[in-house]
Amino acid sequence: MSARRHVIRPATLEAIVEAAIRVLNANAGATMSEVAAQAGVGRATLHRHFHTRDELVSAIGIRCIEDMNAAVRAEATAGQSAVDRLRSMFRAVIPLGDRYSFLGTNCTDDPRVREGYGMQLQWVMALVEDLKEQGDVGRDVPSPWAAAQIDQLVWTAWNAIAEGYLSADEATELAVRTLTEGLR
Amino acid sequence: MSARRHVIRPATLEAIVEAAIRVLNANAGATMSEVAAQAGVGRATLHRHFHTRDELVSAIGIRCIEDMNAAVRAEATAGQSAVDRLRSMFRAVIPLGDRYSFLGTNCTDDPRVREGYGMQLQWVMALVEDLKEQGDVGRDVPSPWAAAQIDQLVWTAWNAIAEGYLSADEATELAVRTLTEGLR
DNA sequence: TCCATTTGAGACATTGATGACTCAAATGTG
DNA sequence: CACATTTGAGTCATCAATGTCTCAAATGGA
Repeated sequence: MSARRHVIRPATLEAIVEAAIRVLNANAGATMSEVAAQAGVGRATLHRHFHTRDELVSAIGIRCIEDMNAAVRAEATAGQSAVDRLRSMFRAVIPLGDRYSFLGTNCTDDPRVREGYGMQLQWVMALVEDLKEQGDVGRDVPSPWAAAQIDQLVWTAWNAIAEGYLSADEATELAVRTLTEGLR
Repeated sequence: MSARRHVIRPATLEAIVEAAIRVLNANAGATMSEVAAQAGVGRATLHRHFHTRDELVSAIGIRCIEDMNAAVRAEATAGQSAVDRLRSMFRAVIPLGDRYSFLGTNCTDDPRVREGYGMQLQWVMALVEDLKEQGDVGRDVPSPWAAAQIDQLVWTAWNAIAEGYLSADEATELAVRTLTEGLR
């Protein structure tokens, strides 16, 4: 029951994961064939390790959310100011922008993904409260608005880097600045 | 060739358009049956007026982008300050947030939609330049960043209204404030 | 080098959506 | 009311994607 007949090779798994993220971001309705082709892998191999399409999407989704949670947790250090923690979070999460957008368009209802997303949201909301505490965010700003703004900035920053008009450091700085001071 | 055998009834068309926007926003891969069911219309009626699924998606997309361009053009008055034009634009476009998100997830490659989207972008970029001129946006902020920020704020504001934690006026004001002054 | 195991290519049945069609019923206009 | 036209429900063939399977070839470790 538990012993899988085939053991996936690490290189194969990596190729599949990266291709799936890439292809499904470009087109949420992409077929298994497209994913396999982009991964440079036979379609049968895909089905050998991910029995159904749903299983593939869920597995990638879980991996994405875990990557993000791990990045946030690794970066979050106690004893920093709220703004510094915001900056650390941006620095850690922005490079995962492709994983982030994958989660937005795919597997919006998988329970494990939702759970991971809930943890992420909880973390961000706590950060927002601290930012309000420190006066970096106005008390009159609804917390969901602030959280949404942070989410959006991750995507915008990743995009700016992908399009090449900002470096990772510049994008991080501009994201912090945009949130706190606006574009003025 | 040009004379259609069946003339669509206005009520039927409206039901189809609204249902398609709703259903395809919830699930970009929704079937014709789902759209028909949500529209309270027979599946055959859908095919009678939109021969293929692509035709339906394109038609809705074109309508969405035209709605948005019309809203922007109707609201844009000469002799206003840049910030006032930004506010007018937000006020006009935020209620069309569902149309906006439809365009983001569907028909990303239809030529007519891309053309309309290009016009929209051009308008926003011109506004950004004016905002820089007036000192409402810093000269060191990349214009694509500012434009992306404006786009995102439309979506965030619409969402805030849809979720019920802000009124249309509050959301508009908060969007303007977020862009220019940030959340502080 | 040899061997165990994974992989790729292809064939195959199955499923579900699409799009074309028909005809009775509903609609609304004169 | 009567008539022209649209609509709904249903049937049908077609097609593309899915998921299963087999076997030869490639891979990588002992």
